Amino acid sequence: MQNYNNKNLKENLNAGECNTRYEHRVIEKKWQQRWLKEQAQQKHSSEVEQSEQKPKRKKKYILEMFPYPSGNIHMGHVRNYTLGDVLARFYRANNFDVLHPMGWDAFGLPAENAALEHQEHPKTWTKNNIDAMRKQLQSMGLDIDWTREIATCNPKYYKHEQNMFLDLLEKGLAYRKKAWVNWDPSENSVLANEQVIDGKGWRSGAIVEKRKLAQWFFRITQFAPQLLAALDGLEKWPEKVKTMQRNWIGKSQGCLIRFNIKKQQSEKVETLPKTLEVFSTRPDTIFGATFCAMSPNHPLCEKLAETNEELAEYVKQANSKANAQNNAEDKEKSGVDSKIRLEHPLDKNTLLPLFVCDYVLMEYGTGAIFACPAHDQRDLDFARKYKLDVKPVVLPKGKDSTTFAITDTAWVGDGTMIHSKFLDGLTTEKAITRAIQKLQENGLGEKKTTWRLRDWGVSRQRYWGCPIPVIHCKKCGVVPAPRETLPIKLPQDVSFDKPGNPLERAKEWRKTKCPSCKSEAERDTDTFDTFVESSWYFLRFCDPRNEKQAIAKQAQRWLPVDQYIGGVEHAILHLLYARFFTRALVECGHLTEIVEPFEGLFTQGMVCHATYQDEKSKKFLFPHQVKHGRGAQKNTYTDKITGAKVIRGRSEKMSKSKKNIVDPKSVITNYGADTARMFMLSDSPPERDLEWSGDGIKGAAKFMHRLWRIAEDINKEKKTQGNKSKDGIQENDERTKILSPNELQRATHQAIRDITIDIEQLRFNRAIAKLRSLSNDIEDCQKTSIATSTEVQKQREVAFACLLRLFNPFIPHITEELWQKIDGENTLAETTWPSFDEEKASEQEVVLAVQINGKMRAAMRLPANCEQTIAEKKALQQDNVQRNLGEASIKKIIFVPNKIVNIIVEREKTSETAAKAS
RNA sequence: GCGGGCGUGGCGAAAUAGGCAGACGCGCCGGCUUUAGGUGCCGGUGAGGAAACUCGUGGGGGUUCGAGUCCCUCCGCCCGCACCA
Repeated sequence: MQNYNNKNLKENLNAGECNTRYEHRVIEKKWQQRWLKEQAQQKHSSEVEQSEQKPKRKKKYILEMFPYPSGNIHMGHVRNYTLGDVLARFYRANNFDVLHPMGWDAFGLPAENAALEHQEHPKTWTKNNIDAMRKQLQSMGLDIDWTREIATCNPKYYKHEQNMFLDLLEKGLAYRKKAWVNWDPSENSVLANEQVIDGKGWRSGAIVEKRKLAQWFFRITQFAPQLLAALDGLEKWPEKVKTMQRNWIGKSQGCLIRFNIKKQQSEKVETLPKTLEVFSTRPDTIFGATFCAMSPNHPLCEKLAETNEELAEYVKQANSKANAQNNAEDKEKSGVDSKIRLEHPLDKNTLLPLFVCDYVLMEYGTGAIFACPAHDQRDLDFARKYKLDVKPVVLPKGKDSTTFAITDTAWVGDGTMIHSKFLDGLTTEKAITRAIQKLQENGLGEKKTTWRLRDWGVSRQRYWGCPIPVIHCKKCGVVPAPRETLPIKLPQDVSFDKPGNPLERAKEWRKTKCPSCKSEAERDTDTFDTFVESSWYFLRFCDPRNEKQAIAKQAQRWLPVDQYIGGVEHAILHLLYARFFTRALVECGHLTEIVEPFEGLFTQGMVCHATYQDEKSKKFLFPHQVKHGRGAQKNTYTDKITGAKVIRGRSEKMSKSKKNIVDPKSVITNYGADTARMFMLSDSPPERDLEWSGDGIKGAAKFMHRLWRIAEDINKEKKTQGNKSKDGIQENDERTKILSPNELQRATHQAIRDITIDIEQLRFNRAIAKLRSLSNDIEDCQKTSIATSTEVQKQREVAFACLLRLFNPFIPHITEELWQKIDGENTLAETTWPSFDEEKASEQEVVLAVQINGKMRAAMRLPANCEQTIAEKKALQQDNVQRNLGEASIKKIIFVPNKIVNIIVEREKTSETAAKAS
């Protein structure tokens, strides 16, 4: 579709006076090949050698989240990697040592699914995809150090991961336990808490079941306090992401209370524990407790269920229901009496019934609570349903204790304590302290902080992942694989014809000897969650070929990552895991002192596009299948082939399922990488969503041609300069705006100043706007009565050279080509970023606004930094000011240098007085 | 419900530190070039008004000589979390 347009452009250029035309295909290929060749020639030496050879310069580690090798890049990738590339090229031009690598998050389920579908081995599938995607990324002209490329499925990579795991094991940071886990019936695997969204698997969308399995866990909870506290120090992280992590870690302070279990009924309670622990953030409301509740998965409940059929039945029901409904608020609370009675810790005469309730979560606190219906909405809902007592103990301000009652809304706010014995009269805050104190005195409780964060379950029952390096021995139990046997490689010869884990069927591979007793033993058939690989890949880039260790000490000079760029969707998963893993690696001695892996984080917006649906069938159509009406038919859309009516839906994130995708390959082929990059960076601020548009890409393409034309003009001027005819300089066409060489020089220096700051702050849209502005200025700079054509030509040349240098990080191919065309020395990549001259950038003349009582009445030209008296005098001379002042008396004049003169008058000539006058 | 963000022309957006709102672009309109134009170039483009001028940054109020920007309040949209005791 876009070919049509391109052909026209070329024809036109051919027909015009231009000697050459802009052919992105030729140019981009030329430069990309050259860059790769140069890179290959600089043989990659180890970090140890490098650090000895190279003089120490400032470093920048620029990293974009590495892609999953699906086989094709999408627009999100294009945006992500373009953003990083601008920074990498910018800092290189500013004489930083820049690390800008790329790798592949190569393990994961899609490879296995593909294997199932196409009988292709995951390894082959992944490798082919990587090759295809590498080519696509290279066609974008990214300044990436391909000599450092890594793929996480490479045994040379995961060998270190297995080694790290053994360290974690030794340090007690990895452990195995039987636990309730999230089971995705579609993926036939366990999911981490973080991978369950609204009760469904994050990828499969299948409703997740609860199962109890033996699993490997990473003790991320050990670092909860540090992970939380250190967020405050991450100044270059978006507030949003920090908030999400804070919520996820979920610190809450309260107290632990032990309730004595009473042998109430005739149940066999001898084997039961003596006490039940509950957690509460509101111990002040302890006298409002009318019952207690525990989770169906609570150990005590499980114990009781062994002999209590009603309970057993309820537990079964609750677990199957647990994730069936995803909207928590709509869930009807239910429960069943456990028949256990608990003694109130501060009132021996009160016995509280213990219920098993589905609204109490085993994952949080102790899995049991005391319920205070008057002051907790959930408890109240439950109490009303089962006709339990509601006893208010907190009196809101301004209410009367004799009349205050709870109906269907619990009072969860502060107040004064009532009906609470020794707490009576205290404020909520003081009552909390006092209650904890009293419980502590009685040995029935203590202050306690709980965390929402759970340990990270890393076992996955899948083939295409990193094998967990442990051996199961019937005699010795779980034994770590000896380090010298690493890597434990995945077996090649496995079958994918059945669902389930192929490793379990790989009998030969499983068979091994116990390292400890040498008897027959079996390998663990689980593999790691792929988030384990992505938790340290950024470290490996620093020293990607080191076989002895994951990262040498010298290589750590690159750390931390200075600017990390990716989507917000990883705000908690990957970014939290990586923060944990880095700390764990410091603990295990792999890292010396780096605690925070990502100094700066930037979360880019999504790439969006309108959706198109066939009016009748409601089937989605790709944008390239849709014909847009023109003129009067402007807002009508039809199917290009069938002519059927199409409805245009709202703009949404590009996704395969809605078909609102534009393939980067076709854009790069038809318009070129520079045009695609230009469009990506132009209009929307990088953190905001970007609306893809065909017109937008055409606009960017148009600009490429314009740049080309300016270069041609400048070259022509240069050549004709000798014969003194003014042919080289275009005659004044009907341009309204004409710049003098002096003004162009000023604009150039201002551009250097402003654009440098914009790039540092990732305000690329602003930078591009200013670059376009400078291009306009170069075109508007013309011979005038006060400037000779030589002066104009010289200044245009200087300005254009500067424009190319400033533009290079954004559109690297065309700028290099034009640089060569105008005889620039070296290549742009080897040319240092320009510096600006404050003197030359500063305005000599400024326009001041003149206001009367804050209303703009005139504008006047004055020399920069002129004095107040001069400005005031001139302001008062302005015709329009005179007219508006009339006979009004001036009260005072406010003067802001180079900005404004505001004349404050008693009363401006009002319409009233004006009316009177007439 | 809790937490975070956003609201500026027809559209994407600019606007140091409170000082000429709308830079830069898309679209649209006009002109020139063109056999032709979904090409290129030149010009115009917030609204109202003949003009002077008035009105305009989600609504209302406030601080100030002066508010898109600061404060209060309300409304709307987007995102995240959500039975967290």
